[in-house]
Amino acid sequence: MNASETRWLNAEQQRAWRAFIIGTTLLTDTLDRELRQAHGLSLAEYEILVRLSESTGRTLRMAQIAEEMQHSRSRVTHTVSRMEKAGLIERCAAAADRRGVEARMTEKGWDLLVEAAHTHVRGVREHFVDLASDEEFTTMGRLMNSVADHLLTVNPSFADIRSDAD
Amino acid sequence: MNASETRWLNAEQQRAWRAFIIGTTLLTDTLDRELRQAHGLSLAEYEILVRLSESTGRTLRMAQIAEEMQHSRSRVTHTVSRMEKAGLIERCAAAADRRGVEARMTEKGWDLLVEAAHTHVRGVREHFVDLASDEEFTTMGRLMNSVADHLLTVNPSFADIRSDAD
DNA sequence: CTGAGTAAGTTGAAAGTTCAACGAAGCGAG
DNA sequence: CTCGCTTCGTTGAACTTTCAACTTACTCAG
Repeated sequence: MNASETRWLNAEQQRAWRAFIIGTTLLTDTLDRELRQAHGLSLAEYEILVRLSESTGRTLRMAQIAEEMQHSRSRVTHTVSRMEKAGLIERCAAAADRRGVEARMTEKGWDLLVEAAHTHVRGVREHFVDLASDEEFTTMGRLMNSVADHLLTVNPSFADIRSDAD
Repeated sequence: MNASETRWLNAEQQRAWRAFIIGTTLLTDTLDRELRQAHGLSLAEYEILVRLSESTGRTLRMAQIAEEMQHSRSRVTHTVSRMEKAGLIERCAAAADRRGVEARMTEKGWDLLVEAAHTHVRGVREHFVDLASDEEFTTMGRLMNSVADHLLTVNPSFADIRSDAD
């Protein structure tokens, strides 16, 4: 709480930090809009489909979706409900745990993902990947990875699965 | 629309891209939460105060706020309304343009910003800046800057002020 | 076995954001 | 001047996210 100890950012760091905020805002808004316009799918919904598509049986527990996306469980409930209504996902009781619910991607969801993936990847390339050298992009990836790691470690409420817990 | 032309991301690029999304989500959520808990201020509100504090007369036109933050005008209207209700900002008619509205930071807003800045900067350092070398952080800043530049140039609807328009 | 504690998921209301429509004012060619 | 077009900012409804409360079921020490 001692105000005098705060280490302010220098001018260059400030510029970089603001570039990060604005760039991130612009990038996610753009990718979201492109996906909505072309396929009526939000970025969050798209990413849920991606995760389901990579899972055995194209099925995931609600809690796993929440954790992988770092969304609240409540948010996942609402989003999955909308996607279920749209026929992209089906809910069914989990085999092992009677409290559990599994979300399974439908054929319609799969077909939509197959189309939407083109739009998404092209956007990510055009608006992000192709603007950097491989090395720059890797550096950025490493940095954001350590940010994620740090925040999952530091914050008690995040992380459910920490492989490297002390 | 030709599906076969899509250049997919390789494994490393995919990892970097996902690290970016998760890291960004975690980072902004954390900074937002820290600010809310300590000062009852959202990250967006904080950034509006920062911009006002840097303007002559601690005043900005609504449209300028929207543009600098890349928020919709509607969003700025709503956010400023809430902040006005909280006594952090005052609205007054713009001098030059009778359509215009100027948002001015109140003394209370200033005082809150002075406190909140410590929390914010400490968070940005601890969760981001200090996790990277100066060089890495600069690289990230440059990359995100070119992303912002690209999107402002490419997208007709963004950019209002483009100094380097062709 | 049983009761305390915890985890999974849902719910509905509050808070925040987006969207489309609007009124008011400035701009500019004819 | 004046008609049409654009810009400024607001509005209210629709939509999304958050938040706190809640139900159900699993866990496990005693």
